[in-house]
Amino acid sequence: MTDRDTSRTLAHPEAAEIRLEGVLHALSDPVRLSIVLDLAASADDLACSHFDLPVTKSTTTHHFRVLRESGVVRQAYRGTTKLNALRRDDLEALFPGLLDSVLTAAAAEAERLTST
Amino acid sequence: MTDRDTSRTLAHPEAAEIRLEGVLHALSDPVRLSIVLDLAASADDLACSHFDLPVTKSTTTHHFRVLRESGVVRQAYRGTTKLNALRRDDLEALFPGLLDSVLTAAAAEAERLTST
DNA sequence: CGACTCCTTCGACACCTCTCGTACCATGGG
DNA sequence: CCCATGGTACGAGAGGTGTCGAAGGAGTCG
Repeated sequence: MTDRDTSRTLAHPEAAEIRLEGVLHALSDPVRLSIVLDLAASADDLACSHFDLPVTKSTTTHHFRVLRESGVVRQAYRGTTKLNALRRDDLEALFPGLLDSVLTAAAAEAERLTST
Repeated sequence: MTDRDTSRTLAHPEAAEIRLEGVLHALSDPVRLSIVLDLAASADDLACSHFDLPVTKSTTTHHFRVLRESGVVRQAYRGTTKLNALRRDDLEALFPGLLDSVLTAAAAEAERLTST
């Protein structure tokens, strides 16, 4: 195929199906929060393999699925790797300011906990 | 006793002990989110018995404890009833804008789900 | 083709969570 | 002093969650 949907596609919730509780729950896990932080910091898509997480690959797959199914990230296969991107626009439209305040809060807490 | 700490006091986390993940988790349950919404709307303390929740009393106790232990609300006994208040100042200091955006998001979602 | 990389699936396990009912304690009013 | 009211404690059960390891599919590169 000459197109960039290099094969299997993944199920994502429509913007209208994204639930606040689901998003908050997705963000309430340290591993997932660190993924989201990383994703937010690097402005563009990141492969799963980019992340250095303290869990095994199968657990990583699990966390990315939670993020995808709650509507926080969008995933697409690109060859052998899977690219991840925050759904900033959808989240901003549904819950204005929420993502930013969570990101800011997470950064502030990280700094607070590693002392100065 | 002439004082208002009419006896048993409840354990609350210090502001410095409040964790973002804990707050997000506390807010990710529909029952607790509705409690927080109600609390935010009425600007001042509310007795547990004020809330009309779709769960039994013991479950209500459980949810209030989660909210208190995560640092979202402050509780104090007042005679036979227990008063609840949002810890707006502490949360605002730790995670600026977070509570407001969650409240706004919850209100928007409620309106979105009950159609127009 | 074969090997390698990347990710998924599956079963399993420990743990936590939400829920309930029943029994209970603490306060305040007759 | 006793009871009504408001909340708690405890045990239990159904279901979800985070974690792993082993096995396996999908692409890519030689």
